Amino acid sequence: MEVCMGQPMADDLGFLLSRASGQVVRATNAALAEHGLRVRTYSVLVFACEAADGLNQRELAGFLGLDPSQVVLLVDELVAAGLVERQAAETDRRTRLVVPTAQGRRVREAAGEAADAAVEVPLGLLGDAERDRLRDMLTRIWTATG
Amino acid sequence: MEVCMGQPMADDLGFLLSRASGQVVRATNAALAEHGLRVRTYSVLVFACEAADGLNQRELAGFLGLDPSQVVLLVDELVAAGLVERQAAETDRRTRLVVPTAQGRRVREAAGEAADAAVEVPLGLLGDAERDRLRDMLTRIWTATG
DNA sequence: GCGTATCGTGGAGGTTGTCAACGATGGAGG
DNA sequence: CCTCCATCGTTGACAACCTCCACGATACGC
Repeated sequence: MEVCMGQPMADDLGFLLSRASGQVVRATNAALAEHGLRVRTYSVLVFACEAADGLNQRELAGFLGLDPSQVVLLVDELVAAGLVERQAAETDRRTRLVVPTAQGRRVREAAGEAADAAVEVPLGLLGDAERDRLRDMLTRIWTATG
Repeated sequence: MEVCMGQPMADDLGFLLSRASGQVVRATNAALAEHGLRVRTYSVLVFACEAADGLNQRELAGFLGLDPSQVVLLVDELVAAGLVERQAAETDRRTRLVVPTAQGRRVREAAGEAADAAVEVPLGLLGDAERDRLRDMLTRIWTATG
């Protein structure tokens, strides 16, 4: 009959990707909770800390792969927590640059360590070389669609 | 000063994982829409098709990494679409086995091809050997927490 | 100047994640 | 046999998330 036999679900890369992602996100969220952050807000904070000359919310949305309207809420939350500020850009008054406060940088530091430690649980079985390869592949998946 | 310099966000495996996962899920959802499915319902359908002697909803939740209460709704949806049935298990009357209908198997077949094709876009830059390695790593991430 | 595009923002509607219950059934031990 | 406790499916509530559309403000090409 040879009916109904595609690849098993447990070999489907999309499925594996989202299941593993969920796993890591759960672990990271739990670790970030004590710092008042979630993965989303943490990501925004880190990107803001990295950009030397600031990032507007549209660029942020692009990097994160999110809708700009979500970034508004995330930045709102970080502003309320005193971790970032919205600064007026001189070149384009439509945009608001998201820049970290001094406290934001401190929290980012501590939260980063907690997140790294938490992620060691699900990623513990992967060696350094494997993690590099994984990073490379995931980055290429991202760039494939743009 | 050496302040605020953990690894850049773009190198964080958790971040890359969830971003790539979102990408693939979006592409797959778009492809499955014409078959009346989403990644979630599709995953349930495929697992049901694979299990020779049926799967109860608790096992399904375990494989999928979901809360059992979510599986109820997903199976409800598939039942309403006529793709699976809930069968009483003989050994344990608490459980309901989720088994595909004939139409469910047909739809699974067609939807599977559409999903595979859609996923080629984000995964296009990965060779076969790389996909095998990726599968292996993602599976180990899953089993690390169990 | 004038039309068009882009930025941040807000709102609507649907999906997902998490958690705590509840009735029904199974199973172990007295 | 009966009682206590675990497990199964199910429901409900609530927060988070995603997607899309629309608006005012600003920039830019013509």
